[in-house]
Amino acid sequence: MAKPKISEKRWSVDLEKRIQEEHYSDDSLYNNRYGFNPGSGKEVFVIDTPPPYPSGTWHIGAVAQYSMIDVIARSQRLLGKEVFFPWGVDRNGINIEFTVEKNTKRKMKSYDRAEFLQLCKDTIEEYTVAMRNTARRVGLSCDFAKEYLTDAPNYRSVTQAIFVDLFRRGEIVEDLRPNIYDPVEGTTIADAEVERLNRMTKLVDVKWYTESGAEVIISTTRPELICACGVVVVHPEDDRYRHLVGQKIVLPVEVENREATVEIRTHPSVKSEFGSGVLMVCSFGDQNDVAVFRELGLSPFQAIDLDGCMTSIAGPYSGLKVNDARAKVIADLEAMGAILQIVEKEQEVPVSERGKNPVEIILLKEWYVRQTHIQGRMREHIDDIEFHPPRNRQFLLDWMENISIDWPISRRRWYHTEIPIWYSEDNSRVIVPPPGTYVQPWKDVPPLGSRVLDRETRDDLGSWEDMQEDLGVIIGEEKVFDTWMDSSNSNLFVSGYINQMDTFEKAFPTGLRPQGKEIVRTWLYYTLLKSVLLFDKPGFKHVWIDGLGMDPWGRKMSKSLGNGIDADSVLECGAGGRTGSWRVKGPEKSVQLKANKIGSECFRLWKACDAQVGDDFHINPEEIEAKYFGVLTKIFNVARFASQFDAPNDLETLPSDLEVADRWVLSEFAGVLSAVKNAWESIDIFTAARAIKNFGTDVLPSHWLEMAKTRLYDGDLNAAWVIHRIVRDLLTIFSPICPFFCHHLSDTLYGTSAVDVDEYPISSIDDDSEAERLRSLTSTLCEFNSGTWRAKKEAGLSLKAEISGVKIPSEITEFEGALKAMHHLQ
RNA sequence: GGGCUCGUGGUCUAGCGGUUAUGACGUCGCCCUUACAAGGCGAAUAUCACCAGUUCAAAUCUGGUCGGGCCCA
Repeated sequence: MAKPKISEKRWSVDLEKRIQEEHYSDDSLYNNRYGFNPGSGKEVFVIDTPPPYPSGTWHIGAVAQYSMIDVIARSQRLLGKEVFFPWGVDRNGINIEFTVEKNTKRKMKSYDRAEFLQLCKDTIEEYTVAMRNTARRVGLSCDFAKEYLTDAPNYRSVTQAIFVDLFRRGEIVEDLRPNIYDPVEGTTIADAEVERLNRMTKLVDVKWYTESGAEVIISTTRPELICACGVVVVHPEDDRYRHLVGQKIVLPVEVENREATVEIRTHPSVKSEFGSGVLMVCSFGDQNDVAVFRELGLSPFQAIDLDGCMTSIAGPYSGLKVNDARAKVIADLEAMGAILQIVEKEQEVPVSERGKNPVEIILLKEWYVRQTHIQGRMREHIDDIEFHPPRNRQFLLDWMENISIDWPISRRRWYHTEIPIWYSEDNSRVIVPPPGTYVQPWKDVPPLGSRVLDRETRDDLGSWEDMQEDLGVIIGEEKVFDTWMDSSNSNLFVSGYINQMDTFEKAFPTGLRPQGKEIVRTWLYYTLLKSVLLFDKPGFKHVWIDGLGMDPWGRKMSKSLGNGIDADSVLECGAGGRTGSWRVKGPEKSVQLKANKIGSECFRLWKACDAQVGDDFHINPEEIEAKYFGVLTKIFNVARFASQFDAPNDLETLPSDLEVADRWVLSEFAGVLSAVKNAWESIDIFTAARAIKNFGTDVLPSHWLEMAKTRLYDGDLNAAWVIHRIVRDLLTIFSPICPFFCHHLSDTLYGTSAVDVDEYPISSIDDDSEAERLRSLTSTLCEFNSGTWRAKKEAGLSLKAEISGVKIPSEITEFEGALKAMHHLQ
């Protein structure tokens, strides 16, 4: 073999790391390659990447997903688009507050607010750095120079401007409504943040007496809420209690500032077979209570305050924490002989997703985004969005079916975007900041340019500077936004809304929203809601919804199952000769998984080839290596083989006197080029990856290369032209999946990098009926080759031995010369 | 408890009314063959989760069951 231009014997993780380091070290080169330049004149394609939340570890499934978003970004660049692939980090929210509380063993509300915010910021910064490193290690081509942080003023000011805009339009309202409230964390939460846990609770059968003295047993798990009881109900068909309906019944505990009796009424929601079949309805024990109160037109009692303590109506129990009050009520009732029995029972308790604290429903004045009136219009716009895969549109539509109340967006937390509003002394007017400014009303006065609005009508009454005198002592809002209020304008932010309106004109609706299916109901839904409320447009052209990364047996990875696999360990597997080893708990026993070399290129290739978008995928490092590292080696070897023959200077002009074998392989490749182009255009990574893999590891090396080998060794310039033209273009179309691999080979061989190509390669031959005819011979050719190899093996001949009596099928007699040379046919 | 979704050899995957059910990896056997044992040839491995139904014909359509997953209550 002549000396190949590619000196490395094989592809390795160390080589990969070296190329990556070069790639990321030169900022200006990097920026030229991947920076977003909206003035380039190319079609703008903005990707609304999911800003990851830095929490210490980045889930390997999410990293795999993110690498596929990178494949999309790179493939769109290759198609000639001006791609903005932003790098954002989501840093708002309760998670980091919890982390700080845990680290310092102090509750948030015991801190000075400003001091606590600084602690959060410092803590999250450490995690953010680790995340950036993983992002580079997996080869992301984000515009890191334009990194955005959702807790930075430029991001938060967009959220605030949108709030003011929607408030002026009447799409954001404030209202006193029953709210799901986490008394431990001291904040309102949304439906979406509630989950159910099974816990043991005491089901208490309490004796109540009607005014006429009849005993009625009522079962309850919440005896402390008897003070908030508004009505006692039975099922309308329940004959046992028919005679009691309409009577008054006495509350079995002492109360204050309210009547001590309630009426017995009927309601169809009562389950007669549960307990005694009599239900006390409190404001508000659960969602059903809320519904009953509304339906029966009762006015609610506030039994629990913002600190999770009983209010004054609880009489002797006022001031006690809910749990303490419950224990005391039970003890007192027992002492009075008012308890028939107590049963320990497993019950589903609604808890907050983050804090796992039992939630309460209490009346609070909160901010809401109106959403029920706009569902129909949203559906129309959603029809215009292309979903990948199409079936995942259903996740969104199903969620929308369930929407019945407005979206509560205010929270009583700190490390979030502040609600940008101040109230006049008489509460009739509000002050809002001008768009583009970030404000913190809990500590600042309104900035210059703020406007004064009527709180009810939202009429603009004048400027804050002019009206200051009339407003009295103003009060800044202390509440903050739900984090989804921030996240749901990520597409507007990255598309340039407010900050670069000229770019925004070209970039909205945003080109692509890639995300996991688990946050369809939140991130995707709320984003689309805002697009419709603000612009009456669909938010995106494409939505790409991927499945989740599972353990090797298809189960969710979790700390408690002990089946997690760390992303960095897979990406670093093989570096410096170190192998990877993972101890993973399987369904029956622990399993030791081992791999020698993986790295980012192999990892990306695996995800691209192995998992259809939208399906959950199993992550097993052993398989990733076994199935895909060989593919890299094969293509590497093809390129290395080609590199021993000089590349012609002109790879554009097709030589006129090509042999039929050359025209055949160019025809095959023309088919690959167009199939892959179609796939990249329709954001179909899987099809593109498979087509490239099949051609690059099978058709090209095993069949054409063997036919052309003799000619290549003999210095045939046509064959050299064909192999180099194909290798160059193959590396180009493969570069979105394995960018560093393709960069290295193309740069070494041709002095230009595959990752810099911004024009999709065109076929060197006309893809016409002649090409189609040649392609139709492919399977006959491949079968003939396999058959000949088999015949030699069966005859005990070496492959280079001469063989006679092999008959070339009549369809491919035009390949006779090439086949004779390849197989040494006589 | 409800909704949605997925269920094809050990693993991944094609197919989407008529195929001897595709391909890849892995496994096993044989072969060092001048880019490549990271290769070549061959073999075994699938009642297409299960049960009913529609049809001349079902992996494919319908209903149900079970299992994984997501979401909700």
